[in-house]
Amino acid sequence: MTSAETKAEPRGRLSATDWEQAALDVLAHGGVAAVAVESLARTLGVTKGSFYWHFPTREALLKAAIDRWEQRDEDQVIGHVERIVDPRERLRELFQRVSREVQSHLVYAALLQASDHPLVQPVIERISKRRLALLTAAYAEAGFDPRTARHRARLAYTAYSGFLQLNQRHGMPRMDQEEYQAYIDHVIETLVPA
Amino acid sequence: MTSAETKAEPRGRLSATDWEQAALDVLAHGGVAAVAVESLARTLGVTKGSFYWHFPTREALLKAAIDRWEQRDEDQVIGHVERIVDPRERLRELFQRVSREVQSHLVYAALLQASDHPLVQPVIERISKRRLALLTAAYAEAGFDPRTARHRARLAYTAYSGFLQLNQRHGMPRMDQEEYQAYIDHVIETLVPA
DNA sequence: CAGTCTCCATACTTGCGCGTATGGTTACTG
DNA sequence: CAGTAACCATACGCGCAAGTATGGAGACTG
Repeated sequence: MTSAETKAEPRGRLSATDWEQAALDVLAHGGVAAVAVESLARTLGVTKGSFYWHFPTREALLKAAIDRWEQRDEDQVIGHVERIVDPRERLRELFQRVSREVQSHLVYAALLQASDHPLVQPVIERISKRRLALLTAAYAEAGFDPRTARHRARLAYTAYSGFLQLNQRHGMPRMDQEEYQAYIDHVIETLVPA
Repeated sequence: MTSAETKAEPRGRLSATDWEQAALDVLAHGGVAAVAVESLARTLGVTKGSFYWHFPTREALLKAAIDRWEQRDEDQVIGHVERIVDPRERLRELFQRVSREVQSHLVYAALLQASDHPLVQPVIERISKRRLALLTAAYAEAGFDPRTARHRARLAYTAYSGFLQLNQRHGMPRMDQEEYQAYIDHVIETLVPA
């Protein structure tokens, strides 16, 4: 009885989507390893027998869940941020969204931590390329020459993912809301000079 | 026969230190999960029977190996960098060392990825605190007010660990040596203004 | 209301990696 | 050169989570 033997909410019937949703939840808080079928079944109030009707294997669920997340991310984060023209605002928005929209970033952090898994490796690569391109374009628009834009984008992105890694899960003296905002402001000020 | 069933170099006898050394090697390249006793035994040219003479459990080996690494890190990286007074030079040295001294940083990256493991969690916390303090002190010496120094240090450190995470293992369009140097220079220029 | 399709439970089997038990071999000491 | 201690091999037990086999209960269709 370590932690999450809790819920067991018995909705009537389940669909594949329900499993994917539940998988994303535990993925966000427990990492890839925590996505286990028997455990998931318990939190959904059913048993393995149910799972293997909807999915052929655990990997299939993982892939489906991650694909769903990537799709939502493409729409919400990218689609929304991409419309902001000012790179300063764009970067601010990206970092601000780490505090709200926690779920999505938690999943990303979990995936980062399991980047050696053959299933998530290509996902991380795609996401990284995409976001890096987004940042690079932003800096280029802001007047940076291509080379500098690439470097600055990489710096911003590594700072972003390093931040996720060092905060969301463990250690690092916790920041309160005010300190967090001050930090974000500092990052913007440092990485997006006038 | 996935990958590393190779070596099997039969030195005469083995000591606990040999096992710790080998553990660090596979830890650096395969992560914490790759530190498996039977696998390690094969690469050392022996069997499990040998291992359990030197160590009571796998966790014990892991702890010993990580302790050894942390000790070496304390001496080499910190001890050496700490003597550099100019923070600009100190930061440059820290980032430069990511290319040389690969082993140590690879281990750190592997530990970062397994930061949920009860054995490495306190290690990461210690290391993070220590390095963050190092950077904070450097920025403070350089004339930053305490609050800004903390923020800048955090930014530099997250950029550092994010860089490790996104490069050393997987994805991210590989940088050649020249590009890498240019990037480092850009980071220094950006994070350590005159 | 008989048949079937969907969803789920129960009881297995299987693979993998840790740990144990026990005996063998080399090295070292008196 | 016995005898003991350090080091290692072989063979087993065991737990855990994935995957399988099979049958049962509710819903929907003719």
